[in-house]
Order: sequence, then structure tokens, then C-alpha cells
Amino acid sequence: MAFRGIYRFSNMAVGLRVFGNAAKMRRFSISSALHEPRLFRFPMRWSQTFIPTMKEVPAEAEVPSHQLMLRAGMIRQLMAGAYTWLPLGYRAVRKVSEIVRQEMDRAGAVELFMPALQPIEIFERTGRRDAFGNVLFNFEARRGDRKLHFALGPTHEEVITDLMARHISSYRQMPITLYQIQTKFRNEERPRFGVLRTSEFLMKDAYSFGTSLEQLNTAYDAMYNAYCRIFERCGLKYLPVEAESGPIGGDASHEFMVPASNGEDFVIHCPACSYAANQERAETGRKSILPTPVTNAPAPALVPTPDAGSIEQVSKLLKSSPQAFIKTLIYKADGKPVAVLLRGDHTANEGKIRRAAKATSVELADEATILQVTTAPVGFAGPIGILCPCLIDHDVANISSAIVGANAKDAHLTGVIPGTHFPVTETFDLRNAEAEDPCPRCSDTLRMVHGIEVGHVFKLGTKYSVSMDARYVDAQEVSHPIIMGCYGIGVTRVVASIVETCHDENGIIWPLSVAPCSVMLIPLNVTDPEVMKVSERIYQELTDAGVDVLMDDRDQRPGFKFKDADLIGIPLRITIGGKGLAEGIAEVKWRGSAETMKPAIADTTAFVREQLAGRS
RNA sequence: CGGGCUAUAGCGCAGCCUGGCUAGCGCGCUUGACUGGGGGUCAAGAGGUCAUGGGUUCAAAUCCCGUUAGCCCGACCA
Repeated sequence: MAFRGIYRFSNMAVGLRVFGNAAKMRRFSISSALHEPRLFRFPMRWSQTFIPTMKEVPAEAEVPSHQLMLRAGMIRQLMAGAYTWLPLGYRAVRKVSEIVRQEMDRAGAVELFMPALQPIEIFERTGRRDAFGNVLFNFEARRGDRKLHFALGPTHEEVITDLMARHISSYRQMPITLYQIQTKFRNEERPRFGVLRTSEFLMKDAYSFGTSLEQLNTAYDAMYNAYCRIFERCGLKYLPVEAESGPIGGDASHEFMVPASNGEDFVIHCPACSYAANQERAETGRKSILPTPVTNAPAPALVPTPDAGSIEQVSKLLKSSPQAFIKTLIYKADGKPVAVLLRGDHTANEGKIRRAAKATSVELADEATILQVTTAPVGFAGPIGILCPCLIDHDVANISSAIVGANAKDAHLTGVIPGTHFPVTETFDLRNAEAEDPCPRCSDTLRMVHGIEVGHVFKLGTKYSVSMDARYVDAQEVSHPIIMGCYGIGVTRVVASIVETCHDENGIIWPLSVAPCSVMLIPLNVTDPEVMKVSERIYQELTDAGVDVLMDDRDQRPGFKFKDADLIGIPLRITIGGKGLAEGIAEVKWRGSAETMKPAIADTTAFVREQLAGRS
């Protein structure tokens, strides 16, 4: 009862002081407890804590982690996208947080704590009020006769860059990396999968500040390596993958993905050479093969396709598969229209299109532009006779006879031969990579897996330092913008990912490092004085030894307790029952193993400590 | 933000189509007895504004309209 002890202490120490001071004292006590190993444990009697387990699966939970976290009494939903962490679940959150904290500290980052409540103005300075759009929670509040406009921080680049802009003036003050573990707020359009995707979640975010690319790379590598250690220690299988840096800006980033069938992200990887990237970023090893023009080829046939503008509609109408289509998408690259040709079943990749077009921004063209370059409404664009340059994907050149839009309303062309009926002088990689594509780095083929993004590292560069005016002077008194990086880990998402990947049909199987507690002690019959005497002794001995123990002291039948024990998944289970007692033994079993070990009652505490030491 | 589904006891559900007595069932909960090594048995109980506002009707959980909330698919997503 470490925390009960602390509360009692702080209450005594504070006495009847005013509320604010009491609150401050209490907070201080708790945070110092986090760094005091002897206090960081979880001896608990089930009957005195709050672990509301459920036999049945709540209807709203679909994925295993959501179901199990609800059933195991770890979380409860308050509203869509917001969950209460119950004692058991919060314990796991704290275990993960502590691992993150230790590895951040080891990597030389320093912890601070920034406000979740932020003025909207800082998001206007960086242009991210628009970039985030509806995802940014923001609201007005009155103070006297003034009206203030706030945001709830979705991340903290603005706050920390503003802070550093005020305090860094010289190259001598860098490099430095700062981090915090804080609640983040994002107005998710569609929260789902329990705690995997919420509008309020706990995140570790770190920011590096340096004077050179070398310093940035050093900080980046330190964070990258720390992340590997963190996920390793959390017992997660993970994959660092190359990633686009997205709206946050910058030019280099990796995502840390946990392979899981319910993951929302797609990871492309090569089993042979360990190339891995998210689908947005992944290259393909496809080669450009230019088609040779066919002589005497019949002219394409014009077929009417009334009101059928999508590939799906036209393929149904013409009874042909999407692979036979050439999809013609009109983009605007830096404002100038360009047609992008893809095979009908492929998905455009705007990053690749932007690079192929040598543009700084691309976006899908508006209807007016489409009408202008195709002389037809949306849905009937094609390469023949189009009034803008074409960018052609590698796979388009391989289609021997294609269906394309006719650049006329309600009409398509069939029998179109690339290179013959329209020019193909150069082809590009313009689409999302898919399974079975050739690897860009070796001769093997790519695989695709689902993944949960648990961490992300970015080289930001000067995007925020420029817009927030965070500058320093070098040894020659020349002023430069600070070079930044940012590094996030979704702490609560890590917990959910662990549950998502570590369970069986009976419940959770916690890795020891992040388990809410290490040992589950089950006195089978609490009305048997001998069973209770032995159990109490072991409970006390383990607690004194600094082991987190949960004792199921409820007056329930054995089967009931075993089921609950399996469900909440505490790694090591000690059973004290009449049968074992008669033989003078306890039963000790790892949650993930079928083997039951039988140490003598007197040796049980030592035996358990050895078992735990052997696994940590 | 588009499309779909749902809302009845703490959890899972039936009842609704075809309006009609006191709204049921399983689990859980309370009390008692039995029981005691993988969610036990028996008995007696408690617990419901049938999401919400309106309408139709002699009568609405049930039919109609609105609202709210939740879930699923898609779009979006540092």
C-alpha cells in the first residue's frame, strides 16, 4: 500500500493548510515516488482494490485489445474517444511511462512538463491551425471583459519552440533534447479500437535543438536507438519503417510499427534485406520498360459509358477487370495541371507524384481544371488528346490493350495500346507499393503487413524555428535558425499494442516488464485458516522484497479465480490450496506456460524471486 | 464529413414486424443454505423515466417524425 502511505504522510505533513498547498504537496510526493524504486510497487488485495472484470464481451468492442482491456477491468469508456484508466490499466501505463522515462534519460534527454492548454495564436504563427483543421480542439473563454482563444495541445512543437526561442541565443547552449510525457488532445473524426485511437491520449514527445545537421543526426540516432530499447523492453515486436513526414514537415523520419492484424497502417517490408517503409513512403523496385509502338494497330474503339465515371462502374458495364484500365488523374503540380496515368487497380501516391513532377506541392485538380484539360466532366479523362503533360506509372506501359477515358462525356476508349496510341517516353513510380512488388533494394519481393504506429521520429529541420523565430548566433556572430527534431511515442497506444499482441483465448499475457504487477497470489480457499496463514506470509515476504503482488483474497470458487487470473494476465501465479498444503508445496506457474512448478512452501518466496530475476 | 446499424436492469440479449394484463431471459448483484482445484447448486430478493422530445391511438418498448448518444464501413489522420 505504498500510495496509501504517501497520502497519509502528506496529509500529516500538510495538516490543515489551505487546499492549494495541500494539492501541491501531494503532487510532489507522488512524482518523487516515481523515482523511488522501493515505493514503485503494487501490493494489493483484490478485495480492497478496484478490478471490475467481466465474463462477457461488451458489444462495442471488436478488436482483442479493446475486448480484453474492458473485460480485465483496465479501462472504461466515458464517451467516444475518451477512456478512464482503472487501477490495473493505469498501472501498466505507469510501467510503460517509467521505461520510456528511463530510456529518455539514458539517451541524454531532459524531462519537463508543458501546458496542454495553449493560446491559439502560436498555431497561427506556424500555420498549423489550418493544417490541423478540425483535429485541433479550440475554444474561447471569457476573462473579465476579454475573450481568449485557446487550443488543447495535439503536440507541443509550438510551445517548446517558443520556449527555446526565448532562452537560446548562442550555439554554446546546444545541442539539447527535451521531453515530456503529457496528455495530448486530437479531435479524432472517428475514434475507434478502444484505447488505440482516442481523442485524448498519453504521449511522450521529445524535441531536439541543435546548430548543425550533424547535431540533428546525432540526436535523431540517439532517439532512434532509445526507441528500439523501449519497445524491446516493453516486450513488443516492432519494425522501424521509413516514413513520409506528413504535415509536420521535414525530410526524414521513421515510424515504429507493431505488426498486428488489426493495425490501421500498412507496412511494406522485404524479408530478405530488411527494407521496411510505410505504404505512403515505400518505393518499389519496378523498372521502366518503354513499349515499342505496334504497327498496323487498329484504332481504339469508342464505347458509350453513360453516367459511368468510376473504374468500378465502367468495369462492371464493360465486363472487364480494373487491371485493364488506365486511370487518368488530373493533378495540379505547383498550380499547373498534369495528368497521372496509373493502372486501374492501383492507388496514386502524392509524394511520388510530387517528386516526379519536380513540384513543391501537388493536389487533385478541381472540376474546372479537369474540364479544361479533358474537355469532359470528371470521370472521363484519358491520355489520348489530353491538353496537359502526362506522368506515366511503370505498370501502365505493360498493359497491352487498355480501357481509358475518351476525354468526352459518357464515353471510353477500348483497345488502347500505350506507346502506340499515346506517347510513352518515360515512366515513373507513382503509386503505392503493394505486396509482391519487387524490392527496391534487393531481388526479393515485398510483403505487406498491418501495423500499429507506436512511435515516430522526425528530422524537422528549421520549419518551426523559422516560423517561431528561434535563432542562435554562431561563433562568428552570424544568426541562424535552430535545427530541430521531434520524437513521439504513444504511451497509451503502446499499452494497447502489448495487449493486442500478447494474449491467448483466456486473456492477456503481460510481459513481465510492463505487467501491472509481477505476481498473482491465489489462496484457493480464504475460509481455510492454514491456507490464509501461508498466503499472508508469502504476500508479506514478497512485498517486503519489493515484488508487486496482487493477492486474490476474494471468497470465490477456485475456477472463478483462475479464470480471472488468466484474464488479467499477471505473469507469475502462485496458488496456495489444500492439496498442495498437504504435500507441503505451493504451485507456481507462468501465465504463458502450461508447466506448474512446485516449490516447498517454505522456499516459495525465494523460488519466486529467482523465477522473476531469471526473466528480467 | 458521407453511407449503414443500434439504443430495453451493471454486462449480453429477447420482446417491436402484427400496439393490449404486472416488460422478460442468461450472467452479474443481495440474503441464506449447501458446496469448495478451472466462471458450482438450491431457495428467496433487489434492480427498468424501454436513450430523449413530440405525434398517431381508447391504449405505444412496439407505429410515425425530430433530437442525442454509441458502433461499423469509407474519407481523414503528428
